[in-house]
This record gives sequence, C-alpha cells and structure tokens, in this order.
Amino acid sequence: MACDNQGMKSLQQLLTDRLTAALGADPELRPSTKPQFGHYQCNVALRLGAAQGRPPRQVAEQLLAQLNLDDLCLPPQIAGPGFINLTIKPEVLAQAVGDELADPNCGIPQVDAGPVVVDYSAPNVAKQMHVGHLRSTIIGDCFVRVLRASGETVIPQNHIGDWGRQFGMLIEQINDEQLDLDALDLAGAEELYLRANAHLNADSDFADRARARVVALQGGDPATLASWQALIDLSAVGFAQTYQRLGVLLTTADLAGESSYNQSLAGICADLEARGLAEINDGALVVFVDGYDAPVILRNSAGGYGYDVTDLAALRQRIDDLGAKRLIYVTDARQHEHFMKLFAVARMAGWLPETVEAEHVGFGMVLGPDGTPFKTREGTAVHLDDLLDQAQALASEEVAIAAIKYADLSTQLQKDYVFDPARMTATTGDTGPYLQYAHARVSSILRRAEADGDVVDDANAQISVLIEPAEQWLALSLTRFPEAVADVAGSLTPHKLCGYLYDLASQLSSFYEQCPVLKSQGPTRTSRLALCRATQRVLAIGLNLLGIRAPSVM
RNA sequence: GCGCCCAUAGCUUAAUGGAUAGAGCAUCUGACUACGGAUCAGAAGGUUGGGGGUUCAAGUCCCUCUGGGCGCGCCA
Repeated sequence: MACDNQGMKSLQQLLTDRLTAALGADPELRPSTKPQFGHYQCNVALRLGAAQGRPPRQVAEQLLAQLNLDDLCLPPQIAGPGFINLTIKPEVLAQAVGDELADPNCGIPQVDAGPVVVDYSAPNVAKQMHVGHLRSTIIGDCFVRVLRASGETVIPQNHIGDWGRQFGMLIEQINDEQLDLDALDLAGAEELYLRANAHLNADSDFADRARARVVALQGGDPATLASWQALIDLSAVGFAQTYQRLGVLLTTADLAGESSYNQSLAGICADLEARGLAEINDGALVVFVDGYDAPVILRNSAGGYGYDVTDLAALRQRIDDLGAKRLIYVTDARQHEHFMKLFAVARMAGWLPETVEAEHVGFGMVLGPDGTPFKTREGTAVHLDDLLDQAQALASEEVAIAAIKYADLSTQLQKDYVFDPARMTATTGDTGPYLQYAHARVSSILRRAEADGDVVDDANAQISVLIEPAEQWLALSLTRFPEAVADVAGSLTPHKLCGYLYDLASQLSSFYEQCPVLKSQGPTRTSRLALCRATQRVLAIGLNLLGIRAPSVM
C-alpha cells in the first residue's frame, strides 16, 4: 500500500525533516514566492549568516554539502544573498499525487484531539433569520466541515435565543388573539412579534399582563410552557428550511438554546460567590476582570439572569458534559470583548483548564449597497431569505449559494463587506462560480473518457508522465491540499482554503489550455486523465469543505 | 476618556519577518472555428494612510500621528 505514514507526509514536511536533521534547527522551508525560485525556498542561511558573521551564501553551501536530497529534488540552487531554492523531481511529484489520490482522506492529516464544540448561527425564536445570521452560519458550517475532514470529533451547538422577556408579550398576544399555534409558521410568528411589540408600547395594561406572563413562564405554568414550546418548535422548522436552502449541516439535533441552561444559573452564581470571585456591586452580582472596567454581570439588580451567566453555564456544560477540548464561538466581532471576559472568568474559576482551548472568531458586518449596515427601508434587519433571493435573481440556486458563501469566506473574516450580488455571482475571477466551472470542465473530460471506456482507478492510478511545466505546477498544487486544510483547521481562516482552491483552479485552466488530454495517446493520456481525476477530487472535496456544491455539469 | 478592529493599484483584495508586494474586476492587446470561450496568454496600473524605531531583511514587529468602523453594568 502506498498510504503508509511516510507516503502521507507532505513534500514540504519531508524536505523539512531532511533539512532539520542536517541543520539541527528549523530550516524555515516555505513554498517559493515565485516560479523562478523553484518549488520550495529555504531562507535560514540568511539568519545564520547574520548571527555568525559569515556570508550567507557560504552558510548555504555548507548546509547543502551536509545533506543529499537527490532522491527528492533536482540539484539545489543558491540564489541571491543566500536563498536555497529546491525543485521537486517530476517523478516524486507524480508519486505524491498518486498517493494522495489513493488515500481515502485525500492526504489530509487525521488528528482527534478530543471533542471540538463549534457555537454558531444562533437565530432567535419567533423571528426569521436575518442578515445578522448569515456569516455565523456559513463560517461555522465551514469550520465543522474542515475539522471533521481533519479527523476531529465536532459537536455543533446552535445557541438559539429561546428565553427572555419577549415571550411574555408573545404568549399574551397569542392568548388575546386566540391564535392556533399549529397553523402558525415562522413568518407568521414574526408578524405576531411585531403586533405584540406594538401592543406592548400602546397598552400599559397589556404590558403588565406580559410581565406577569414572564413570571408564569419562569414558574413553569403548564399552559404558558406549552405556548412557549410551540413557538420554539415552529421556529425550529423555519430555521431548518433556511439551513436546507443554504446547504449547511445544522439540524434540530444541534439546537442548544439559552433556556437549556436555566437550571444551572443559580449554581454558577453560588460557585463564583463561594470562590470569592463574585461580589455585589450596585445591587447586581458581578465578577470584575483585570483589564476591563465593566464587570461580567451574573445576576442583575432585579434578580434576573442575563447572557453572561448563560454563556458561562453553556461553557461549563460543554467542557464537563460534552468533554470539549476546544471551544469555538462564531459571532460578530462586536462581541469579542464579551467572550474575552467570559473566558477570563472561566479560567479564574477553574472551569476552563489550560488543556482546553477557547477561541472567539469575530467576523465583520455585512453592509448594504450604501456601505452601511444592511437594513430595510423600515430600519429592520433584512431577512436572510431576501438576501438569497437577490443572488438567485442572477443565478441558479446552486450557483447563487456558492457565490454568497465564497464571497463571505474568501477574505479575512474580521473585515466588513458590502453584499453585492452582481460581484458575487460573477463567473470570472476569484469567485465561487469560477471554481464550480473549473470542476464542471474537468468533470466533462473525465466523462468523455469514461464513455471511451477509460475510467481512472483512484487506488492504482499511475501518473507516469509529468513533462510539461503546466502539468508539474498542477501536480505541485495538488500535493499542497492537505496542508492547506490542516492550516485552516488550526487557524480558522477559511480564506486560505479559498485562495488555495482558486490557485488550483487557475493551474488547472493553464494545464487545460496547454496539455491536451483526450487527444493525447498512450501513457501521456493515461497520466493526464489521472491528473484530471486527482484535480477533480481535490476541487470537489475542497469546495465541500467550504460548504459549496461541486456540480459536474453547469 | 478607555479598549478592540481596519487602512495595500480606479474598485475588490492576497502575502508564516525574506528575493522585483501577488491576484481578480474594470481598461487595452492577442489566442490553432475551441478535450466546455463561463477559457487562456500578455500589457498597463503601487511611495502598502503619514512619521519614527528594531532587524542582515518590515505591508508584516514596536512607538506615534491621521482617517474610518465597533464596543465600553444590569439587552444578546
């Protein structure tokens, strides 16, 4: 079998190991920044030269004299002030691509470091999903896919807003209107929400009744609880419809709403008081955190619990009950400080041990055409379905969803961006549709070959001919897929995977232009078909990791 | 006032402290009537917001200034 450990090591890792052994230190091997510098470059001679007061080129020569890379590389070149440029031998590239194609994980290193909890999406009950939920849902879904592909055990958690004062007015309005909740959908619930809110503002008697209804809900009154549960259930149906349209993996099984932590809130407060961390300040129970003026508020002066303590309870449950070794929170960047304080309190309390990693991934805002936060003319948040409709007016659903996701994931997450359907759905350049097209084109070649009886056998495919530069660069790109995925799993930066796939698609297009596949003969044809198959597979898997479908036909 | 984030070509943007800052869009010029032209090849376009500093080497690290976004106790 080709897929022993050695075979599954990346070329960069193989070279790094060799250089490390010869050098006794990190050789700082990197992919070359330009084609004329070969495939990989090593810059360590410059650092060592400066430290030792020797000419860097001399250091480089000495290093090269101490090792033999002939089995992997063409003769190394020393360039410029002392860079070492390495070019992989074509047969080594070919073997690496073949190994990747034969590997069920496509070469992606598999590590299971204990459960990873990803907290994302988090819409509110009785309200349709809106623009504010788009990014969390897309980004969180990408994380789940990438981490799972990396071998991790991932537990998605959809922390929906299913508790709070608004349920008093909602249920009171339901009762006033004698609404049949079985006949209500999520859009109808949102209209109910608006009516209830207007009623609340206009009628002080209603406001009093709404407050009393909150007390009844908290007290566990059966009829009130039944209405509350019905609102949650119908909301979950609405959320599931949007998730399906978006093509994200979340299901109702991943729901872990705020209310599920209600019974632990008092205990959280008591524990923090017992540890001497919590104190009464201005009538509220709070914890002060070094470096922040405003404290974490556990219990407000009216005796009520807020999101701080709910998030603490959720964090504790995820570590103690779900066994999480890594916590990832995907929310907008404005909540960054909240999570930093949350993690600090959890560390102080000993609930978040050093062995558990907690990360907040904050993303920028989705802006409207005018460059300000996307609002309707009435000043409310734009519904998510309306956003999807805007893109689908310009492309099929499959392409439109790809376009939106790619646009969202392809730049650094913390940046704001303008929701521009025309730019997103463009079929040229660095877009989702272009990547889908590249996949469809290569699929077309393989389909035609298949019609001729030429089916690539992934487990035994032979890439025997890599002569043309376009073939070699395509092969090199393919070998870099596993480390691109591993990088994103660690750094939670999807734009790097987007960049990788765009580069791969570009290499494919060049290859496509310069290297005829179906018109070639013998081993060249067999080899190029295998290269096409490997590219098709990496594109399909890579797009899937972004949550983007890879059509064979467009 | 304190804190976090951002600033790169006309526009959208990439770049683990490494070589001449890399792409896409738009613009201009080419490509055997095309294994899918939704493509490819090329040209032009940059004082990386300003100023200091560290370093053999700075878009990247440190300081400072400017401009923009956001957050700062009982909402999430």
